[in-house]
Amino acid sequence: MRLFLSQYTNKIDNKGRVSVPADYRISLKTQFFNGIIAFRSFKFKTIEALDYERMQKIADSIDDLDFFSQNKNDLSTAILSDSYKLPFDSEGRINLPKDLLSFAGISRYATFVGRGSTFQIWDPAIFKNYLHKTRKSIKSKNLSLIIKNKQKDDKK
Amino acid sequence: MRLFLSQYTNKIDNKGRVSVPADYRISLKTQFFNGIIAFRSFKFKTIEALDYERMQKIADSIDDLDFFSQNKNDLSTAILSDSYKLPFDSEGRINLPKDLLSFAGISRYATFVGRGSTFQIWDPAIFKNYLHKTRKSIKSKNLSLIIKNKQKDDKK
DNA sequence: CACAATACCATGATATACCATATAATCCCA
DNA sequence: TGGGATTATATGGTATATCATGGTATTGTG
Repeated sequence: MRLFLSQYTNKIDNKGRVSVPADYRISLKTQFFNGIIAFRSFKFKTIEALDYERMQKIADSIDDLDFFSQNKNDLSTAILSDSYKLPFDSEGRINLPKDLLSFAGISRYATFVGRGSTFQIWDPAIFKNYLHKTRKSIKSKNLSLIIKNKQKDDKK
Repeated sequence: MRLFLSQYTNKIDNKGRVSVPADYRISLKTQFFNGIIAFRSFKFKTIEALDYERMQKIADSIDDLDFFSQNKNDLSTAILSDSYKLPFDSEGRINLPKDLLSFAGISRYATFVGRGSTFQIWDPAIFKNYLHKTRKSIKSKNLSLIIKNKQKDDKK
C-alpha cells in the first residue's frame, strides 16, 4: 500500500532533471507506466503529483459524470488536459516541464511533500512558509480529536 | 492489541541511532512496514510516535478526489508531510532525524513514554519536569474533589 | 544535419545491513 | 531460595548497498 510521507528536497540539474525520492518511487511503479502524473494545483502554488493508476481512477470517475454536464467539461479540461506524464529515467529522475516549474515558482531545488495517497512538489522556501502558517493554525485546535474523527469516518 | 506503557530511557549513539524498547517493538511490526512513524508534537516539546497502520488510517480518510477542500489540504499537509518513516535496523533501532531531535530538545538520551495506543519520545530532563508538574496538578485536583465529596457528606 | 530528448555510465556521500560485545533479565536446577 | 547458566536486549563498530547527482553516448525527430 502506497503512503507518501515526509519531505525531501532535491536539486534540479541544468537539464531540468530531479530525483524522485527513492521512498516514493517504489509506490509509483505500476504495470503500465513507470513514472508520475503531474499537474498544476488548484489551491496552492505547487505541482500536484500522483501515480498512473490513481489518475486512471480520476479519469474513470469523470467519465461517470453526465456527459453533457458542465462539471465534466470543466474537470476534464482542468485536470486531464493539463496533466503531464513524466517517466523515470534509469536513475529514478523525472524532467519537470518549464511550464510547471514557473507555475510553482521552482528554480534550483524542489521539495517533495508527502500527502498520503498523493504528493506535491514545492519550492523549498514557499513550502516552509506555508507549513509554518498551517502548523500555527492547527496548534490551537485539538489534534487528537481530529484524528479520532477521521478514523470514525473510515468505518462508513 | 498494541498497548504502550511505562518509560524507557535509551542512549543515542554518535550515528543518531537509538533502540526502541523491545516491549514496544512487538506492537509496531505491521504487514507493510517494520518501524515507527514519528512527527513533531503540536502540544508539547516532544516527538509523537505511532505505528504504520494507524498512520495509514489517517491518510486513507482524506478524500481521494477532493482537491478543493481547504481544511483537508491544510490538515493532511501538516500531519503527513511532517512525519517520518523510521524503519528498524536488525537490532530494533531507529535513526532519529536531527530535525526532530532539535525540536524536542533531545541530545544524548531519549525517553520513550507509553501513552496507550501511541507513545512519545522526550528528552529525559524535560519529561521529568513535565511529569512532576502533571502529578502536582492531578494531586491538587484530587484534593478539591475529596473536599467536595466531604462537603456533600456533611450535608447528610 | 542539428537539436533535443532519452538511455547509459561513473562517483561520492549517506544510509543500511551485518557482525560483535557488554549488560541486564530470565530461567532452571540444586 | 540461591546462584550459575542461558537468553534477550542495548550498544558499538565495520562492511556493503543504495541513492542523489553529474556527465557522456545514443537515439529519434524535425
